[in-house]
Parts: sequence; C-alpha cells; structure tokens
Amino acid sequence: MLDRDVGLDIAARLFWERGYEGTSTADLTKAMGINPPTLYSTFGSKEELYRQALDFSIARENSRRSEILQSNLPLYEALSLYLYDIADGDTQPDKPPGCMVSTAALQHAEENTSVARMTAALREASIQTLKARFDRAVGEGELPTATDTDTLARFYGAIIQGMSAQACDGACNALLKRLIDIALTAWPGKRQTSTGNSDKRHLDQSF
Amino acid sequence: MLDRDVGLDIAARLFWERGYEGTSTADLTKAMGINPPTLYSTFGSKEELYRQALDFSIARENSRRSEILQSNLPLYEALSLYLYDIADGDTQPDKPPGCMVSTAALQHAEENTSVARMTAALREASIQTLKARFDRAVGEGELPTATDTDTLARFYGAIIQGMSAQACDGACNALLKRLIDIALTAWPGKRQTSTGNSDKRHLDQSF
DNA sequence: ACAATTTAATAGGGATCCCTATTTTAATGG
DNA sequence: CCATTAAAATAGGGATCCCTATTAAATTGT
Repeated sequence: MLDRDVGLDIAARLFWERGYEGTSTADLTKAMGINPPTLYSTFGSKEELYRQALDFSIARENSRRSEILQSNLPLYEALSLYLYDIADGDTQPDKPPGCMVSTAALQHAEENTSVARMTAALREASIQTLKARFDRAVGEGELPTATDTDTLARFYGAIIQGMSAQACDGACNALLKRLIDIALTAWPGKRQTSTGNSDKRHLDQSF
Repeated sequence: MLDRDVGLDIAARLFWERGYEGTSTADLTKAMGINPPTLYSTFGSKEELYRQALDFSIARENSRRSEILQSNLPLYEALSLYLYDIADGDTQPDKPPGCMVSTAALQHAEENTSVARMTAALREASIQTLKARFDRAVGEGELPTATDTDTLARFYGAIIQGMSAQACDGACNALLKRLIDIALTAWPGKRQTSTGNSDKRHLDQSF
C-alpha cells in the first residue's frame, strides 16, 4: 500500500511543474509507482488529488511564513523576510521553479473552472493574510491611518506572482531578491536611494 | 474560404482565455466555423497557429505601446501611461481577462516545452524593451548613472505579470491602476506619500 | 493447510486528443 | 455542357484522456 503523504508529495511536485492540465493520471500513477485503481481509491479523483496536494504543500510552508509575518519584528523587516522566503521557494534547485499556487490555472479549459476557482481562492487568501497584517500595523500605529492596506497587499501579491512567473522563465534567486528590494522601496514612508540596488546584501541580513 | 486574420483573431481569443493546453483543435475549428483540414492547410498545426495568433495579437498592441514608451514625455510619465495601457488591456469587458502572453504556459506538460519557450521569449523581449528605454534615459541623464536598469525593468515586468494574474482572478481596472500607482512610487528618486493612494485620479491625468 | 478477505494488477470503455486520407461538393476552363 | 481543377466536408487512425469492472495475487483467520 502507498503512504498517503509520500503520494501527495510526488503528486504536488508533478502538478507544480506541469500544472493541472499538463499532468495526466498516467504521469501520476507512474511517478507514485501505483496502478490507477489505487489512485482513485486513495484520493478519489484527479481533481481531488490536486486539491489535497495543494493543501499538503501549502501546509508545509504556511507555518514558517506565518511565523515570519506575525513576528514582532518591525513590519517592514518582517515583510522583507517573508518575500525573501518566497523568493527562496521559487528557486529551490531540486524543485520546480516558481510557486505551485501563484502561477496555477490562470488560463484553463472551461471544464476546469472549478480547479481555477480553487487556485484563485488560495491566491486571494494569501493576499488577505497580508492585508490583515497591514491592518494590524495600522491599528498599532506602525502604518499611517490612511494607508490603503488592500491595494498595498495586492501590490505585494503582484510582486509574488511576478516573481513566480519570472522564476518559471529561469530567473535566479539573487535577481528575485534585487526585485524585492525595489518593491520594498514602495513601502509607505520609505525613501529609496536613486543609486541602483546592486550593493545590497541578502544572505546575512541582521535584525 | 476563411479569412486568415479573422481566423487568427478567433484563435487568439480562445488561446487567450484557455491557454494552449486548454484549447483543443476542435474548439478552434468550431469557433472559426471551419473543418479540421482547413485549419491545417491554412495554419500548419496547432502550435504554428498559436505562434501566429500570438504574433497577430502582439502586433496590434505593440505600435501603440511602443509609441507611448518611446515618446519624448518624461520617462516616469511615459511609463505610467504604458502601465495604464496594459491595465486597460487586462480588463477589457469584451475580452478575456489578463494578458495573453504574461500568464501563458508557465506550467506545462513536457511535450509543450517549445510552446513555453516561445511565450517565455516574448515576456523576456518585453522586459528588454523596458530595459532599453531605461538605458536610454540613463544615457540622457534622465536616470542616475548607477541605476540597475535590468532589475528595474524586471520589477515592472513583475508588476505587469502580477496584474495579469490578478485580472484573471477578477481584479477590476481601477484596482490595477491603484496598484500601478504604488509601483510607481518605487521609481528612482520618487518620494511617495505615506497617506494611501486612494485620492489619485486615473481618467484625466494631465501632463 | 485451506477458506475468506483484502489488496494489487490487468484490461479495457467511452470520450477526446491532434492530424490526415479520402470522398464529396463547388468553382473554373474550353 | 462537359472536363478539369480547387475547395470543403466526412470519416477515421492512432494515441491518450480519466476512470472502473474484472481478474490475479497476497494476506489473514481458523
């Protein structure tokens, strides 16, 4: 019998690289080393397996990223670490590039609308997490009262999605972090230098 | 006989909405009102049709956007208009949401690697266009000499890709433009207000 | 060790994938 | 008006899609 978590890990990796439509049940059963009936008795259907693989993958990253974001570091620095962690996730050498969720099912066949709604809801949830953290900062006086936290969250959401896309196109970790450094100059109240960002250090940032 | 441009327009719309893998040749022939042999004699193959539909669509937008970007407006203002035009393209009411290229083939089956390379090259080309414009500005003293134009171009490229993703998820035009306004505060030398951006006007910006 | 039950493997059904050989229809030329 | 060429429609080939009914193997209980 197949270990459930091992199967989900294998499935997640395939879906991550090839997307929902680009991954066949034959790919999945072959990679897991099982026969088709086992896939269906264990996971229900291809769509249900995708849902479980997404949950499984997200659960692994969420605890660490939530800790970063909800820590009592200054929000600007917490956000920096949060984005850097995502950049690291986008460029793991032994994993597919990009984010499994950010770039999933944006274009899709009509018959896969429910799958697309699922990934869209996950993206929206991660934006709402950012917004909630920004709202807390407004309440605590760390951000100006007039801050448009919704748009600010969607702005960094766009950065996250753009990083994933560029990682899929081959961008390296250092590039994504330089990109983050620019995005961070848009932080309310920050005043960016007008002299390139190539002198910033990413590996041993100290707080 | 089928008019070639009409066919490409119909094909582009389908590929735009459903992606390469999510669009079948049956969808295409049905939408064009032709039989399969006509598709293959006119366009060669599904992949070749996709390539031609991309070229066809890009050609339509490129002239206008190139004019905006290469105009002799201050670069900051030209870039604003350029991004606004893309936001408009992402949210046309009678067209699929998002950008046909930005969100295309990021995840794909192994057999469609050549298609993914094609769309990645198009995305890279549009980033290089931005970078070239930024380099020109450096040469003309409009941007500081030390500006990291490559990363700056990829930053706005990420914004463009993020906008497309969020448009696919239902974002409206006004939201994308508020998002652009935040991205523009990252422009070298700019100093953003710390008071939300909700008071900005988008429809009658004067230069 | 034999029977009962559970697990795995095979085989395949019905639909759709991309593409094309063949036939039918239409248009053109003498 | 008939012969020739060109266009469109049908029909289908070989592969793959997601999923499952059935058969074979392994495990369990007595």
